[in-house]
Amino acid sequence: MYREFVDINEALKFLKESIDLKRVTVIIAPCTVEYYGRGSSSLSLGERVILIKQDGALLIHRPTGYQPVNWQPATSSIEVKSGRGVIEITAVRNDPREVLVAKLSPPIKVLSCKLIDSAGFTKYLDESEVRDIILEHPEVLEDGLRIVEKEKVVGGLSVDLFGYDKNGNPVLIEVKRVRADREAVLQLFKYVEEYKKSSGVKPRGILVAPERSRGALELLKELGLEFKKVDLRKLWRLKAEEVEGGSRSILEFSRK
Amino acid sequence: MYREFVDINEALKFLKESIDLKRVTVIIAPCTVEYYGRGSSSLSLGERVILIKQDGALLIHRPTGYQPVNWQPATSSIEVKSGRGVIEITAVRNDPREVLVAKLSPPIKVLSCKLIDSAGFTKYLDESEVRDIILEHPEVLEDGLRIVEKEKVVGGLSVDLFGYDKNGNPVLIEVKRVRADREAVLQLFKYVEEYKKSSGVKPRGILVAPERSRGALELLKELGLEFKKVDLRKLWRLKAEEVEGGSRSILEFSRK
DNA sequence: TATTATATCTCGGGT
DNA sequence: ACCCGAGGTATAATA
Repeated sequence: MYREFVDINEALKFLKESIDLKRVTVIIAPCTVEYYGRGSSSLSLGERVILIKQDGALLIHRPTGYQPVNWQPATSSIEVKSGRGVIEITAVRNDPREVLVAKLSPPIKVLSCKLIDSAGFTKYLDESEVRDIILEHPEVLEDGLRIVEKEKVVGGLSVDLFGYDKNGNPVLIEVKRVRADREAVLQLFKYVEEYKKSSGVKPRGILVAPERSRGALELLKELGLEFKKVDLRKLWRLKAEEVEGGSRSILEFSRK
Repeated sequence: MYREFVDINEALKFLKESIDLKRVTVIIAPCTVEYYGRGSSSLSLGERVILIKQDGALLIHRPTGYQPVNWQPATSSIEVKSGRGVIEITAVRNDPREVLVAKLSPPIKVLSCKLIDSAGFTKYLDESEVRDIILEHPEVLEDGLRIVEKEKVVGGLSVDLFGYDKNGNPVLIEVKRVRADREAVLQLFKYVEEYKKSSGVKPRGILVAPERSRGALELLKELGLEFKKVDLRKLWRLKAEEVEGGSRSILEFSRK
């Protein structure tokens, strides 16, 4: 249902109903926005897209860019009122306490729909999938490597993969599916330290990723850690062979 | 301008025009979405909001939640075509190479507007602001602390604040405006290590934040680092006194 | 261009 | 409720 308003009170009535009935509400109107909570911001008058979702999530988008300029997550409660020639939308969230106030002026365009969407969303190639492929194919890292546990808890933290090399040394493995940077190295270092502390034995630490930054390389050296480059496409092909026709999408991707 | 389409070709014509003229285009329609690039995903049929912005940013939102289920940043080029009873929107981005294909079926609702928004956006209380207040008021951390540099470069990294304590020991300070976790401690640790390496002297490392996680506390102890809790409101009040009426918004916030 | 660090990050999973 | 880690993170600053 689409409506366009110049009259504030008519707009108010329609917006209230749309939000109360938990419809997806898309508004295009000139507005100002104030926010305070974890941070604080002020946005002066301009035309924006305001998207209010069925669970109360609210996003305010300027005409460009990926990110909303202001927003409130789904936990917030939304109130609409009118006064002084504007519509005031107040979205409040507790824990953390955050308040967002948008003041809309005419012309106010509103598109309001109940959306039906229970479809499945499948994501391939996330980190856990890469990890599981390595778990099944430790030979891609090195010969004789035996992986005995995934998400092994070491000092309250969980290491992606844990096992022993051909000489029986414990090995901690941190897997990244994107270029590994200093942060990734530090994460591995933390696991190695925890393991050393709790077992008394210094393990090998291997960072596994398709690439690494220059800084990561230096830090690896400094901290006595190792790096093993993996080709994600090859890993996916290994997996695709396993499922053998079970997942055409993965096969398709691996050809790209 | 709002239109609703059952006929594919009419919808195609309108959408093409809207996107070519670089209007903000809001579409509500049943659709499927395929994506591959850094990752890969598949979303089956359901009703969604598709937002195409004036710079080519594209977001596909399901009826709930803050995040878009699929998207393409502003760097992408967008093509629209029709066939087999659907409208196909293809958004391609290079570097990294990523492809998103959305297939829309009727009824297709489209709201198309050129938005004018050159307004200023002001953000208060970001990390750099907190850092600068501490720079001006080192006494909030400890007596006799002398801060001599901000964003000091140590081994290619830049430390938030650098100075000397009353005994002349070098001090590296990492500032967080949210609860500090293990990541923050590791970041500070990295600076301390770099400083030690390049100067041969072990500096004190102080993590400054309004709160810290339990894990952060443990890691601080292990790595021989310190923590100093700060009250953000007090800091802002210090700043507000300085500017003395210059920024009412900050004062307002500090009362909240 | 590559790297680093921030974000009102959000979100999910675990304890 | 807290904590941790992933994300197709995006985005800005910096070298």
